[in-house]
Amino acid sequence: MSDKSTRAHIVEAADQLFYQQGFEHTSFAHIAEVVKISRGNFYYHFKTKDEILDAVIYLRLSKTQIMLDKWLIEGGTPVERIRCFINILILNREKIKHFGCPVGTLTSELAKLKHAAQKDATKLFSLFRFWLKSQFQLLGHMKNADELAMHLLARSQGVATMACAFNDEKFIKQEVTQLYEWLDHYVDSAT
Amino acid sequence: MSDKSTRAHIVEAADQLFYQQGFEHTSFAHIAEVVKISRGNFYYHFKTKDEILDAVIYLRLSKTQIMLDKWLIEGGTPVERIRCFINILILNREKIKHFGCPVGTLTSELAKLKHAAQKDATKLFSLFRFWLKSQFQLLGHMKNADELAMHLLARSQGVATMACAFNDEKFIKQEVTQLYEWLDHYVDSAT
DNA sequence: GTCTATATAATGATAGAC
DNA sequence: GTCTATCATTATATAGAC
Repeated sequence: MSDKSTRAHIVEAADQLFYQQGFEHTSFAHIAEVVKISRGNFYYHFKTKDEILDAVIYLRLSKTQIMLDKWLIEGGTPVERIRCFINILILNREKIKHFGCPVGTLTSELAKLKHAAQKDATKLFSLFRFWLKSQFQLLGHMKNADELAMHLLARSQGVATMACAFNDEKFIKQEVTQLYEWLDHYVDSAT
Repeated sequence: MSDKSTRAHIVEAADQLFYQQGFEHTSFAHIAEVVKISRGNFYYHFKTKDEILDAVIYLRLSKTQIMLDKWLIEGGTPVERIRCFINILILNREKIKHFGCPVGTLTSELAKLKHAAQKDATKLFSLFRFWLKSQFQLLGHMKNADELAMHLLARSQGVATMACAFNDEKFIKQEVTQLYEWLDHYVDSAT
């Protein structure tokens, strides 16, 4: 197993565990168990736990950017593209029900820890924010595109939090329907 | 300092610290420092850390119930009462900006920890949920009162998460204005 | 690159003096 | 009811053999 491969395995295992158990609750021992390496071997690839966190955030940023690029092509119209965003609530409903939103929960945890990486974690939100903003601009909403983007992000965050708290999948579907309706109101109604 | 007083001090300090630092990140040493007692003295009042968490949740449930009872009296109409709920985003905006919503973040953390107390933490949401539901029923929305209550809870959760991520107080005010408008649409429009 | 063994610090928790 | 002293465990992190 080459250096790069082991490193990648560590980051991917950490990515999953940070999501499902939280950053602080996840120990080297736990990651090592998943990757099947010794704890000592860890420090060949990363000097500190914070470095793993940085790598995880970088991985998520990359994956998110790829997803957004894909939506840009696959979604024909801006509305269809924004629907792709809303639809991740449906696609990931099972995990959301158990662990909430990976972006929102990580950001909240790091905020409480006053962790230096919180700024980078927020960049995950920024990627969505500016992507959504540009889609709303394409819909003619030049003035309040950012406002609409933030609103939509907040709505999806709220859905994830409540769905997790009440373990309620039906609520996700209910709210997604409302979000689609909300979106339709913003088609060809530029101010 | 009597027994009851020290115990109450511990619970109140833990309440604040669990909110601002998270449950797991808060150690006995940290609580002890705030309350100014030794770590050993702790175990006279609580056998385990989980018992403190239970006490904190119970405290929050009590405080929430008192607040809801107060809103029931002070808010003249159901709409005014629901506005009281929305308005906590404004009243607590400074803390929300830094630490998010105390209910949402605790619930999310406990969900990831698979902590037994997650069920009790969700009861905090339930208090708001059923209180809001009954207000929407009074407004004539008999069929979808619970749906509206959950929607409003989700909206406020989303606002808190995003405001915390971007440290954005202005966004809170923006969204609160929209929530007031949303609420006005549901006055005398029962289905 | 990976391992074992170990250092060091902090945690939750206990025992017993006062 | 509060303290000091201490234990057991776990965590991050290091050193050095292979």
